Amino acid sequence: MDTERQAHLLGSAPGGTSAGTPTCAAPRRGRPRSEAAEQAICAAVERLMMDGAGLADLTVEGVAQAAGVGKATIYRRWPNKEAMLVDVVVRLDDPEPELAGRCAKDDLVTLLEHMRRRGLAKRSRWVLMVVFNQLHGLPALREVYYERVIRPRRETIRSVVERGQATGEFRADLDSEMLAEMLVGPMLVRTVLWDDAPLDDPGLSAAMVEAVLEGLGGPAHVRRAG
Amino acid sequence: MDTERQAHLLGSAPGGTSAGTPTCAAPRRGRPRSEAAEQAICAAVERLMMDGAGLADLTVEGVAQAAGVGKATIYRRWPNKEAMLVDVVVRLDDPEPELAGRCAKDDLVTLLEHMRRRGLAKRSRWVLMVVFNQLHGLPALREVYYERVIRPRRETIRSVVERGQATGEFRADLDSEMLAEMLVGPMLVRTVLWDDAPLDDPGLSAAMVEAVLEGLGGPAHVRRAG
Amino acid sequence: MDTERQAHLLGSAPGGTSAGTPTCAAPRRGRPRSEAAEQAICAAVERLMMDGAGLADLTVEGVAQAAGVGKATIYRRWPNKEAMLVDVVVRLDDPEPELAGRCAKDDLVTLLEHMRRRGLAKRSRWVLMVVFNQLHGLPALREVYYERVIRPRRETIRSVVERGQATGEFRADLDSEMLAEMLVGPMLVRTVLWDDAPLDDPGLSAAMVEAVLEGLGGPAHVRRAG
Amino acid sequence: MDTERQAHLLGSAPGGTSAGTPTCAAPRRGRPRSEAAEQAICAAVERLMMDGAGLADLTVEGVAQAAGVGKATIYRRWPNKEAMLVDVVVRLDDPEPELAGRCAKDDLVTLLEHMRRRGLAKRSRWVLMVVFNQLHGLPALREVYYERVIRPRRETIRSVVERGQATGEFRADLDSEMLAEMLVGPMLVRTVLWDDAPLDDPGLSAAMVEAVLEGLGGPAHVRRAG
DNA sequence: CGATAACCGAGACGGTACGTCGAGTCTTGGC
DNA sequence: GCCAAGACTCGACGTACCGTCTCGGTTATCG
Repeated sequence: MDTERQAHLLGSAPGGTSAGTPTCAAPRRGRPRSEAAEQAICAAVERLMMDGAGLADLTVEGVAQAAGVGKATIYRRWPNKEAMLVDVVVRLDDPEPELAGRCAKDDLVTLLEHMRRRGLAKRSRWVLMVVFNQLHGLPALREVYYERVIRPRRETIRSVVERGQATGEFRADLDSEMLAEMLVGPMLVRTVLWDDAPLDDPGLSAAMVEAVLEGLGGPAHVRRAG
Repeated sequence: MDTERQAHLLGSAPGGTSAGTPTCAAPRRGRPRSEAAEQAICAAVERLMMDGAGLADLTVEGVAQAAGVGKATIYRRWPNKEAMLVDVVVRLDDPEPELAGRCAKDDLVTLLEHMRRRGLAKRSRWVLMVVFNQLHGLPALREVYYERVIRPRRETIRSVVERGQATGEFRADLDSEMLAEMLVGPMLVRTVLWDDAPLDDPGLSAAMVEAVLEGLGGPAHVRRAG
Repeated sequence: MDTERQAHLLGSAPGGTSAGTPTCAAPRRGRPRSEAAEQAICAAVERLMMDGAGLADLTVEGVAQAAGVGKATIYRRWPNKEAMLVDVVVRLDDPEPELAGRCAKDDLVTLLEHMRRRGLAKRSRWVLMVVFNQLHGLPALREVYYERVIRPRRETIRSVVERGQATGEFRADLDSEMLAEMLVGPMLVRTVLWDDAPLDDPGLSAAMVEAVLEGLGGPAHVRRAG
Repeated sequence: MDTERQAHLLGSAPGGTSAGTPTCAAPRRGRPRSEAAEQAICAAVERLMMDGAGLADLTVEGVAQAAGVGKATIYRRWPNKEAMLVDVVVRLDDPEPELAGRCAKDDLVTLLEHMRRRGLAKRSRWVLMVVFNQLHGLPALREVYYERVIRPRRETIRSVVERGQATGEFRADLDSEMLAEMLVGPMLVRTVLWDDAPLDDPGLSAAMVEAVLEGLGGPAHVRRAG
């Protein structure tokens, strides 16, 4: 009766990403799942959340009603409310930007700037909120988000750093993990934790990159004045 | 019948912070509230959470049963489940450390080291988890935690910075807000978000302070080797 | 949590019928169950059924709503929909009549007449309908109804027969079981099975008693004409 | 697409009862309905019910699965679950016996004996159970069963009575309706209502006919001994 | 022989009700 | 007036069926 139900936990695209060879030879009998229903559910979740409803007000019954869909149609796709939320949230998240690649430092600024703008946009801000507010309660969300967002970002940063090292722009022993944390951490804190360290300043990203690379500094920095 | 109920939202000590004079002149007739019940509730919450239960599994009924207390006894103290959680969390949190004050940089390391050790201890790690995972859903928690933890820490950092500037240890234009964020942000990320950027390294705090002050650096840093 | 839940299956009166000694010495702590709620539920069931709704349309949710009661209040009293139905039905049933006792034959007529009138009254007709329509699906109903209705009636008939035998009105070897069946069976059939053998005839009961006692007869009955 | 669907409510044989000429001139293009599926459904219903399942446990989905048939195949034949049940029940019912016709009284005994044996056999007992337990809820069943079982039996009894009257075996004014009820009623009660008035006694039918014809009797019956 | 049409098993669809659980309130007897 | 116990209303949870609707595929008759 229940052929698959936790399919969406890792990698949401049905059919897989590997080319050519079909994942399942059995021709999947019966009426196929409605793509329309799936989109209606996602849209309903988004709409409900954008209408100011808190995360606790997000009801499976409410989503079903708002999407014009039966509850069973939701539970056929996800085993419970949390799994649905995880999957929808991940789908709603913005993709990472393409990096222009002029110089490594600019790429880091571009990346941070993307994060900053995500924090300003209502929808993606909500996505981040949900993610970081539910990580503890929903281990699955942590897993998925890490695989689909965090790890790619770290990879990106690492490649940028390597490029910068190759061109001599960065020191050869620059620790890309530490760099990633020191860039992403403060931006995340501003985005999801405190409203009073706002994201409005357009120069914020550049300032952060500058600070991380050059240091906020002790007196040794007087060399700058020289 | 129910004389007060949202007393605990700011400042949890009954009777207020001002010394001596009771807040209410009316002497509160009838049997006084049981201090034992209050502690039993806090202990029950702690015990339940330490036993691996997720935050979603924390129910008022469960707490009441675990504490050997009636549900009404809980609702007599807090207006709802969230308020109880906020209050208990704040009570369980560790106080900030006294700063030895040899040199400013060491004080920053001490402060970060305290955060790191909190992240390693099970109980305070859970407190941090709850706080940063529920900030969005519980505005009251944000308020209370900000007043009781975040603001004091920023103040502390600001005073350390000022001291460092006075002694010439730090540049005169060092932005203490930015410094706070760049120190606290990455440590928080390691603590509450991802398990794979661990806190085990005893030199972590010193390395972070060093990195923030001196920068992770571009090629200009070769001068260090000089 | 669930101290008692199948209490109503046999003997609906809480506290028992035995005199003096209390059934439970423990003083039953906590808020007692609302008698009003119980009656509201029964009334709601009756009202819903009288409004032409079929048995299949009788919903626990509907009953709860009609009674102004939470579903939990129903499920606190009965373990499921069927048990509730059984209990309510038995409560709604009319009690057996007092038998005047002039002569045994008249008592039998009185008894049958009571059945006939029950079949004509809307409410008790519905009770009978439910009972006889659900006996197969609800073994509990069979049990309860037998103990509370059928067996008492058989006892009554037996005592009437014995009285008639004592006065010489009946043969000494009259089989009271057989008599009960031959009186009750046809009346039940008219009541619950077929509409076209109606109960309107006021002389029906007397005719049935006469027929059962004297026989519908072969030619020997010409003595009647004499 | 759906040319006919309530065909089975009266007269289950497709094609109608009139001989030769097909009811519909249009020759029903396309693949004809599978006779095998139809039988599988009936068999599945019978099997499920014989396995001790209650009537409430009989679901369309369960029947479809047990029969190895799609749900649509069921709904193509009957408009809903109840219609299916009615039709299957009628098909499973045993036909009435041929009456030997020696003397009228023996015929009545034969008829009752057939009923008694049906009540003893598991399958036909279940059929009777369902019929008499669902008459209230399923008006269609009442209709069909009356036409196909009850009315013929009454006709049979009436003809037997008329024959008995013609031969002088019975009184001329014997009410055949009353007789039918007084014979059938008690036997039905024993069969479908109470287990404790069993059907095992092989002499039961004869005793019943005797009782109905001769009466259970008051003291006047002492004349029999004379 | 190919097109057409209705069939077939499988299973997803929108609904409705089930029985459970928890939130926050109310009501007992007893301290 | 507090306390433990537990009933109260309300509403969401996740499950099961109902009757309908596609899917891909099969099996008849018609043209």
